[in-house]
Amino acid sequence: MARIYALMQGCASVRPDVVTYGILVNGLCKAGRVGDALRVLDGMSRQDSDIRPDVVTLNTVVDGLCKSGRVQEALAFVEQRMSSVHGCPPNTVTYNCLIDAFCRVGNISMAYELVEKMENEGVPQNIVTLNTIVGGLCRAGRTGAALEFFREKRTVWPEGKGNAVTYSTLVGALLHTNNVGMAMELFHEKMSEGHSPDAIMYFTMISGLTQAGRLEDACSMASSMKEAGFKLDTKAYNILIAGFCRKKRLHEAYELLQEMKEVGLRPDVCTYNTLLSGSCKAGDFAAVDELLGKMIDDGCQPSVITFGTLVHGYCKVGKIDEALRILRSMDESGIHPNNVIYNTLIDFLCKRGDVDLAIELFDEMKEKSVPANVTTFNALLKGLRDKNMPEKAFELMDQMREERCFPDYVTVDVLMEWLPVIGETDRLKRFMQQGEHTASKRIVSDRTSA
DNA sequence: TTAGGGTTAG
Repeated sequence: MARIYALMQGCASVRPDVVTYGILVNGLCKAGRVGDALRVLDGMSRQDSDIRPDVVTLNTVVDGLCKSGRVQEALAFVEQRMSSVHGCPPNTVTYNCLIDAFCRVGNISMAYELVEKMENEGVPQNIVTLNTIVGGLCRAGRTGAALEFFREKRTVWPEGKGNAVTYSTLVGALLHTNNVGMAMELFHEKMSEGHSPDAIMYFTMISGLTQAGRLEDACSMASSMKEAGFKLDTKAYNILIAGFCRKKRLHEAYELLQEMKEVGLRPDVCTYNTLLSGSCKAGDFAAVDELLGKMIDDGCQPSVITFGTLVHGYCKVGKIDEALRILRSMDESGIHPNNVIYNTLIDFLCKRGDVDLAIELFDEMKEKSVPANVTTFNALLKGLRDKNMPEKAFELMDQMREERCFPDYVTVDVLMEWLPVIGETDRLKRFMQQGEHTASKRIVSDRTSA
């Protein structure tokens, strides 16, 4: 970028103008180089500069500051520099950038304050202002407040009627909070006004309805989408396939696999992993083997999740030896097992009472630099409790402290019902009172006061 | 120059 700029400066017939600078500032901001963007702006603002930044250049910098997490600096820039230094008062876009940034850091009240400030200063709100607040409230889990805000502004603001963005944001949030009735109502409300849904709206509906367990509705939405001239993509099929697998409706899941192939879509590693997981959960290991064969024939490389799915599937039906065999086969495939896979094996081994082998795997994790996490320690501590092996447990508790692996409510549960019984209350207290373990101290005091 | 969405293992 700098090279192109230098080239232009050396060429008398190509003079950069404010748009050129705008592109440069935008490029720098989008590349995360807000500091450089601010320096370009300073250069433009010097006495000897013949090109002054306009409101678009300044908004670009405000948004750059906002998107790089420098929200307070952005606010200070708008309040202290835009009008007085650059002679450009903030406009609708300036405020929209700030409102979005405050929503994203969870400061909704500041976002509301800025909306009010726009009203007081006569800066008009537009559809983006509306959608930014609606989106911010939905992200904060305040879907009801988002709906209320929309209902209130749709008659008051000139651009408050809502567009495809408003509706898909609200519908998506409603479906995620399992408010299917209201989501459907909004969807049809928009339709009845003569607006046809766009692809994002359809995907939002398909995904949300599936998540809410409404597979029939999700499928009929997929049909409507196709009738409207849109195509389902691999992700959309994967969503539906996962939905049917969760409901243990494997037959329909496999039918969708067939359908996606017929329309010319190649199942990806995610499709296969989903179906493998579903078949494992259904205990159909013949289907698992067949699917693995198809996956390889298809040129689709198994991922660490594929192995994790198989390891879990075999553990779940008590075939831990087969699960261990899969772990060993990973070496040949060149895919490194991660802590999810080790945790699964350690957990099932402990549950089966095979703590020694679980500890061997735990040691292997260290050798292979696979980080243990609280789930690993919890599984081992449970196993050690069941075998009443406190000395090893104390060793692990020390390791947790050294590795700054904080206990969670499961750790607290296991240790609180074990250590006091064997007369180790002091050790439990010491473990919980480590400086870094503040969070667990809170859990303990909550529990003891209850 | 600012706003919306979706998939797989513990």
